Amino acid sequence: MSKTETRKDEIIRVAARLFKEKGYSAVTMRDLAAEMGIKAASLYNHINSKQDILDEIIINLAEAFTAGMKEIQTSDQSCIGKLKEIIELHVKLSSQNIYGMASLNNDWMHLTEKRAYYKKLRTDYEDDFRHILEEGITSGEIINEKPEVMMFSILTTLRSLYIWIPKKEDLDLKELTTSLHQILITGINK
Amino acid sequence: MSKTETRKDEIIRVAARLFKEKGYSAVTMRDLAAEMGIKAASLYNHINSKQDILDEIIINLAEAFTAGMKEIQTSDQSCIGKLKEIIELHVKLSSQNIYGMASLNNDWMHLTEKRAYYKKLRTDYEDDFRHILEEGITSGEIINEKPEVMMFSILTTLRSLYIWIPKKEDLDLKELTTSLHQILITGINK
DNA sequence: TGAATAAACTAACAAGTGTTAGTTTGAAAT
DNA sequence: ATTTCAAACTAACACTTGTTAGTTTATTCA
Repeated sequence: MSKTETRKDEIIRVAARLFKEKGYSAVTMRDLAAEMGIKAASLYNHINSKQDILDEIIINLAEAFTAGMKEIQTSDQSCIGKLKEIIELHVKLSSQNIYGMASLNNDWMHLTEKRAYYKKLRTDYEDDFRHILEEGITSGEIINEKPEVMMFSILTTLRSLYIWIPKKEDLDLKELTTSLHQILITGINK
Repeated sequence: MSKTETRKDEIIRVAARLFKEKGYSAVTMRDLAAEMGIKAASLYNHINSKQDILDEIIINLAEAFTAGMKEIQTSDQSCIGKLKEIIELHVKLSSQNIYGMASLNNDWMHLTEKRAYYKKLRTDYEDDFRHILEEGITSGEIINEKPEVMMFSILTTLRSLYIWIPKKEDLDLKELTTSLHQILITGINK
């Protein structure tokens, strides 16, 4: 299925790692080239611009989240069940794209032509998320607290997983998912 | 008490706002000067370097969090009570330093001489936080879940408040604190 | 009035920026 | 053996970067 990694893919993968460490603006094409073991000009045999690298990293990931949310929306799960699926989606995509998640969270403002599109994807995602919470309140599954604050709390935790996952060497993702479900939904007090 | 804002303070305040919008590396001294209505070279009558601006923003805030935590540690509250105080601390400092919080979260890696000191403050803060959770587990106040995951979940939410607070125009901070206490500690399910 | 001071200015610098043009290399395919 | 082609190279460009030096301006205080 998935083709072997092209040189372009490799450049984008290495770039994402550097972007996570220093941020998009602080990474120069010469930094990236050095990391690849080549000269800066050689990068342009494979990519069109520095901007294109960022676009590809962010848009690919944002669309993956959108696709995941669309699938969850059409599932026949309860509200709490859907929330659990959202947690699973974030754990999966974050653990598979540790470096890309940093750009998604911190460097989206450096998008240019693609920025409006990215923001629409993000807004739609949040609207879908909020809607699930509102249904849960109506059906009595979850507490009658402001959906906005609940969403903010859960979503910022999930969006920050990329910071935290790589620090835990002995990390079982299934176990992490269970813990997050417990903590984010059931709470921590006895 | 608090002196009237000096020109230096004003520069740092405006810089923090620009750093939040574009990140430290993407803000040039000419950007900052233009925002102040002066020329870039004139900034150097008041500050020593771009680096110094970042240092001041981040270290001041990090030390404020440390001071707050030290006070909470010595309070005679229960574990849950201390957690509530931590939430209050974050709501207070975040709402008072919306722009600075962005640098604290996203631009600390651009510290140079001060980076080690910053990281120590952050590590100590997290150790103190974790210790409170561990005591709560021992005393039976909170569930026996991994303290690391609980701390991560609560702390990333609190650290992201700066993103979210300015978006809500009709925001009562007391009300926000109550909501966060409910959601982060008691959970969202009925 | 004259001195002092804060805060702006112009001009310039050395280094670094993303990117382009044209060329060379080395291996695979004919 | 010759052609093809991906992928590297050198050299250079126009522009931007943080910062310094030296100077001017306007206000405050003796």
